[in-house]
Amino acid sequence: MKIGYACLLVGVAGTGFKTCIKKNATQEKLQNVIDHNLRVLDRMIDYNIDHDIGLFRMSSDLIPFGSSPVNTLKWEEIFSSQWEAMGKKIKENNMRISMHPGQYTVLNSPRKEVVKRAVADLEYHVRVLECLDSSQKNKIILHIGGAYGDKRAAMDRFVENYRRLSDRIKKHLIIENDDKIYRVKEVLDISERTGAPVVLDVFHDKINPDPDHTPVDYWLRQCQTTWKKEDGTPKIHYSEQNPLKQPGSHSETIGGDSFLSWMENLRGMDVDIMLEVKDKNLSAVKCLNLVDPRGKMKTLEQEWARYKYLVLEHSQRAYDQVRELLKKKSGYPAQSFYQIIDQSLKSEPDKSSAVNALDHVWGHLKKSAEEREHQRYRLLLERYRQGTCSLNTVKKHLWKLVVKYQEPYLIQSLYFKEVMD
DNA sequence: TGACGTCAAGATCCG
DNA sequence: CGGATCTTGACGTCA
Repeated sequence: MKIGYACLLVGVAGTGFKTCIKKNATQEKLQNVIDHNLRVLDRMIDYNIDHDIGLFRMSSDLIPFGSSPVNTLKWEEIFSSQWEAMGKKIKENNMRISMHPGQYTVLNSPRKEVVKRAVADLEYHVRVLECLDSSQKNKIILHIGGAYGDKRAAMDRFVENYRRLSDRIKKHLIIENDDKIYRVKEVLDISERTGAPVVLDVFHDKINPDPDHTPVDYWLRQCQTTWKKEDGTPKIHYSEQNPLKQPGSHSETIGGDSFLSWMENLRGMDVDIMLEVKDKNLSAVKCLNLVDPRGKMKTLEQEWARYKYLVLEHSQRAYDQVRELLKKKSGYPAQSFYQIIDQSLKSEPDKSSAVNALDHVWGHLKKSAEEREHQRYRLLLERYRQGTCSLNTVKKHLWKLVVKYQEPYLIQSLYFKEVMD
């Protein structure tokens, strides 16, 4: 079983993608952006290796206008050595990669031009996979598309257009149930007619269930049969509802308890799990740690080093509780560990605990800081106290000092995740 | 015509 | 002038 995340890293400095708008998309600009994005991709791969993350979805934004005539660069060739080096890392570390064109890539549209662009977009995605690792286990995930007032006809059109795709694309293409239109049952029907494996999105199935509310473990088994040996371990998508947003919106983080309790549905079945969640890699590491049968206290200590000031900002009590928990040198209390952290992060920080955390962080920096940096900190802190500047403004100032003085403990701290880019 | 979702670029405002 | 904040882009479907 592998657990992975989608597209970007949270809390790791300097890993943001670049893009450009169409009117500025000169070949030179595009080449610079791609060069930057490939460097970022390489850092993501390294992060995955460091954290034993074996499943990874790459952003479609990797190559700007990758499926548009705007971009005529031969980026496979121009960046061949970078592709090759990254591909080597991916294969050597048994990392499974994927891509997921968004809601605007519609293969079953009645409009010819839309279908044509969808095929071009699939072509782009397969080119990226082929640059890195063309194993059939690496997948491109696609939704079925619209219904257009006649779902049967729309499904037929999907099947028909699927059959016209190149073998290069078919080798990687898998299909997914969505939250509004196509339910698992219908996607399985299309799978039977096309041979495309089905990735079960368990959250979409909750939001957009079968009329007779068939239990999820039935669909798990049905979807599993659509995967051939060459396709690798069956994949599922797992996410949770954001309680503050519209039904269907993904949560900030994966709840440790809900995840573990959902995992009981698998009852030993081997699947790879892609998490769709705002905090990306952070939830992937969390879920991996929660299910690790050989988990070590040392891992939690490393996690704590990154979370501690963020937790302190929200709650001194939670901070003390985790410290207490980590004092015990035996056992592996991962579930309690994340319970305390996640609970504390749910509430908005109050001003006094936020100031307390700022002062703790400042403690790492004040020896290196110059006099005017001291002054600036005192000024911003006072403004924040009086409500005339935001917490993030103060944190941004501290983050600049962290980078300037390369403070090793703080540079990896999630305390700065909102202000580091 | 706006909502949906996604993220940064681009534009504009502010001190 | 630099930093903070608001708006736009790029895509297709559906109410």
